[in-house]
Amino acid sequence: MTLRDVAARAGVSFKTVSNVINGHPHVTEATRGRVQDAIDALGYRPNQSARSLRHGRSGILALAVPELTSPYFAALASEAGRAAKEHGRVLVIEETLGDVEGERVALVDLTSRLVDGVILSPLVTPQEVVVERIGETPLVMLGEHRYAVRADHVGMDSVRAARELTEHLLATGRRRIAVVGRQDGGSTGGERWLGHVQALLAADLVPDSSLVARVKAYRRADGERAVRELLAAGARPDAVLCFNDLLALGAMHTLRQAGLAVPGDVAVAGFDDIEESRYAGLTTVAPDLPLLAREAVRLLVRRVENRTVPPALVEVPFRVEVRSSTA
Amino acid sequence: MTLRDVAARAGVSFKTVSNVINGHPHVTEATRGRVQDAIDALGYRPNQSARSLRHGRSGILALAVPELTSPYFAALASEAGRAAKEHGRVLVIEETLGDVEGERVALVDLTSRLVDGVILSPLVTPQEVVVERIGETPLVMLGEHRYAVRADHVGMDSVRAARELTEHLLATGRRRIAVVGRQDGGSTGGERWLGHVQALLAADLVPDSSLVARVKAYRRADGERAVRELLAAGARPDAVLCFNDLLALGAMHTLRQAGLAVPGDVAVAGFDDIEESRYAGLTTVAPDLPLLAREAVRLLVRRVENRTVPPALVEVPFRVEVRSSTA
DNA sequence: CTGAAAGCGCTTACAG
DNA sequence: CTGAAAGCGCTTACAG
Repeated sequence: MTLRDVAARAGVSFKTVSNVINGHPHVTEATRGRVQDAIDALGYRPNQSARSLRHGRSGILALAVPELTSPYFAALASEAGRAAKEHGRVLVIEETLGDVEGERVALVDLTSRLVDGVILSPLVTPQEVVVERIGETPLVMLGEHRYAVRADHVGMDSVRAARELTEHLLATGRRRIAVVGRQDGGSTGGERWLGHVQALLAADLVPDSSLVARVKAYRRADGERAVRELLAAGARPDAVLCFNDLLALGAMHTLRQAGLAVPGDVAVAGFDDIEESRYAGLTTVAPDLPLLAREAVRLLVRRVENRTVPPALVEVPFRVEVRSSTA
Repeated sequence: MTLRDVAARAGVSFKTVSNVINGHPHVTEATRGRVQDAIDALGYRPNQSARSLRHGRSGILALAVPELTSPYFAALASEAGRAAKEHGRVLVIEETLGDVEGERVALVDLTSRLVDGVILSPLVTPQEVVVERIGETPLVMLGEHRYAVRADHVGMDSVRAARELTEHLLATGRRRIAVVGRQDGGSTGGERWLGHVQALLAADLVPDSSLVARVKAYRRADGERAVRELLAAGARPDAVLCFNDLLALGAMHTLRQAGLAVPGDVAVAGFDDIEESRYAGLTTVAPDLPLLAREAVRLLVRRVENRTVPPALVEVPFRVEVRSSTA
């Protein structure tokens, strides 16, 4: 079932069929109609591999996220898939597992020939790798991890978000704010920590290192463990600021098991505004996720079309959603 | 950067390079080494579109699920992506939104030329559409919706699972078991309902239609609404059996808001064993999801390789995870 | 064990 | 406005 079959049936040259399919001008209405009828009758679909070979592009984009089982990234993938479809592209979702090797695979192997470009939500990718790939392949970076590279980037102002969230906690009278989510190595959380400290200092407070819990990953279990360890170490926070919602949900779980009331004894807040947070009454920073996804896809499509256009930095708005966990 | 460039650098014909890349025999070690050095030096990657055009296959598989924001389907997609990678394939995830058009797109458009085959988790696809596509394109069906078609299928025994879950509720002394999750149209939940009724009848009980809530979709909000309506209608269940975990989590939310203790006043149970359920202490049916995903991919790869092999029906084991919501 | 030819299905110039 | 040619990069027979 090829162009030639359709052409034979419609009684035209196969080039004319190609013109009809690609919506080129210079085809009479009558011819167009006849070709379209033949296409419909035969159920013809163009061979995408042949088109890709000819075009030098596959029409496939990739989104590389740490893990799809994180509700935030699942929602992001869903939105990005929709956006890709609107641009006539297909989206492949790649799980990096947040390790260097996974992110390298996404950046190097995947883009090598199958995919036209990659949207990467990096956790650990070192600067050099990004530098090496930029120029090699169209790339849009997501999130807080800012590289000293002129690359397309979409994210929210996490410093300001953390500052505003901390200000909210301070405004409700909290003074001993524990922080869950700093990490060794990865710079994730670096911006959120910075914003938090800015708010403390502005209120004439100083960070208390006995209230800071580091985590391995950003899952419920890490939030649970962090709070358990804080409490075991004798910390008595009146608020827990978590760097994402899963950490916060895990933290709430541990606090309640320890007999502490939320928000009576301890307020809890997070980042992301995943669906579960709405049900749990969790105060959180809500980025405009659909916009973030759409902008990332838009920038990537643009970059695929034109490798030389100057990189864009898009900042997506957010809101602090105040709910019962801090009210 | 093509085969020819590598060949030129290695001082062999480009056919020899092709042989090396594809691991064909009849290449001396010395030649292989020289070619490999050239490949590494140039950073050569084969053009996937050209390979696909030649092979008549893209190496891309699709997984079509109702929505990626459902934790169950996100986990499934994650596992299936891993499994596809183990087979040297790439997985495209398609959201059908659980409507006829979305599932048609997945079955017809996506498979038309880009993708070698589709794993479909259908909610509403009518029998005719499956019949039409089967034979046209490699297809593996997932879940409860059984079609009277000889198609590859992977699922758990939902009838038995619902029966066992109901038996558990009966064993803990519950007698007025509400059911949340029947649907108009879609046969989803049909098997679970059947298993539930079997267990009731075996215990000399009969289904009470005033305890059955229909839902539009399988999200938290639907579970909330269903229980709210049941309570408003004067129903006083001592258990709520929900056809998935999100419904159950929504149900628990409403029950607690209504001042009812779980499980003191009302037990709650679900299906899927999503991560949140472990934290919420929700009793649920836990299918072997990694196995389900791996088997689906395995069957699809097999089908792509051989269109005539007889269809396989794979049944995946499950466990009833008893937790505090029914204990 | 390696080389030259043909062709996968399409699109992009180029003629007419 | 439509047709004949060339070629995208690869692999698959087929020779040698």
